[in-house]
Amino acid sequence: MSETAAKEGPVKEAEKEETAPGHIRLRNRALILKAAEEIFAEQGYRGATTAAIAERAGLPKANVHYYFGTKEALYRAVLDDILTLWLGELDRLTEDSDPAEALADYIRAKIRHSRERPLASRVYANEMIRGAKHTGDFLKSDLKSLVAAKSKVLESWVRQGKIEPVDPVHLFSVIWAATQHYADFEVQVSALVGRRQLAAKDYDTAAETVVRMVLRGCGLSYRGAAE
Amino acid sequence: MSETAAKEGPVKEAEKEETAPGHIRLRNRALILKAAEEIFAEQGYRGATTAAIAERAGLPKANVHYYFGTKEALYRAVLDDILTLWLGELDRLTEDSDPAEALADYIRAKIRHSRERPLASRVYANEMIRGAKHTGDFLKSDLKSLVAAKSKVLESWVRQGKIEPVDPVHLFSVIWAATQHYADFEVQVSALVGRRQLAAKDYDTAAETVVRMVLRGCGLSYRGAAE
DNA sequence: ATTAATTTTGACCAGTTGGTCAGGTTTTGC
DNA sequence: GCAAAACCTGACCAACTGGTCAAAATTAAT
Repeated sequence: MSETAAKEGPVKEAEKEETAPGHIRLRNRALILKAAEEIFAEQGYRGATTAAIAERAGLPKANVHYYFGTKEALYRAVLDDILTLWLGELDRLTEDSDPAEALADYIRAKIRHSRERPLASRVYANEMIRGAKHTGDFLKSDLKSLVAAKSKVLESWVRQGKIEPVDPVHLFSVIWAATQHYADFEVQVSALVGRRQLAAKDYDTAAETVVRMVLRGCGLSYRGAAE
Repeated sequence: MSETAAKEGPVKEAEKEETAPGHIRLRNRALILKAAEEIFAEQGYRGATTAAIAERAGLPKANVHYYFGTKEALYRAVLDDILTLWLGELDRLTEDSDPAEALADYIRAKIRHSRERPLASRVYANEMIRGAKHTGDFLKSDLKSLVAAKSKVLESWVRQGKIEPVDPVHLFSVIWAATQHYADFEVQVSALVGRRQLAAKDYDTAAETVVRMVLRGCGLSYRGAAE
């Protein structure tokens, strides 16, 4: 009786996850992707070795090649993960949202992101610095059309008199640069604040500094000061 | 007669440069450093090979090792060059200068820098992303004390009522992030503006966008708008 | 239970890498 | 002009790299 009842109990889900066909593939791919993100972020594309990734994942090197074929394919998979994660962040920047609130929320989300997934940011930064050899198409299609769509939102805000005219591409550039800086240059910022690692309040101050500059840069007020 | 006269003529300087003892050392070191900056920027530390650097410099590989010993020593020499170049930029940020003018000048200088020496910026960015393994001491000593000194300037501006209170480290972070972005992420920005390379006016718009945000972020006016 | 499919892995390989070195050439100092 | 110092470089090497493979072990399907 208890056995048959257990079949429908809350254990079922976990059981399913661990015994469903293909669960090994899923688990190992995830292990390898996580290890690869770490090693690629720490060492760059060329500096990352498949042996190091395998060791970090706790698997033999041949296993890495079994799942991803080549180092380049694995790198692309890591980038794909990152880009998928990043593309959803701009959703709340819509025509009828309040500019100050929407921009501030976006900036704070990006800073939170730099804090929680700095490695992803570093892999992406490395890819850009080296000329976006693996993501050139993404930049020219997906990202460009997304920015074009969001530029329309900004232009509509300008038309409605909600914000001052501002070049959208450069506005996004400043926001991305300033927020991702806290992931990519974390070692520099923490040296300057005199800590080994950035603390929660550092990220908060960072977010508020960027929000303040961006909002005022768009002609919006921030904390009622000086306007 | 003409020979003796030539000794004192305007040719002398150039002659001196090309025949003075040690001129070969100087020329070849410069050739190698230039090539190394290019290759390190394009490929990262591990991706750069001494063979590629030698080929770019037009010298045999063994010659590179003759002048710099190891790849790491060469990398440090490249970083030293960059840091020396960068440290002088903050000179004009003094207590009695006009905040708006001084900050705007500094930002415009940094943008010009991103345009004229993007490779240096990329090598440095790469070094930070990978954890500043070769520049940790620089960050904790030279850079930190320079920022501390300039923080005092900002604080004095605040005391004089010239600017609003602002966290100096985060102010510099935003300025550096936003300006260096145009060197490090040039491939992304140019994809978004729809050009293969950034044009002069792109850098101008970038500079003005950053100046506008930073000045207003400090409670200063910019172009008389919205204040 | 048996077969088929998937997964695991040590051993191996060809190409590349940073670095060395001996013997040569050129430049410098006198 | 000549010895010493500086410079040059082809040939070489041990270590490492991404990738392969075949045989074994495990898991899935019937």
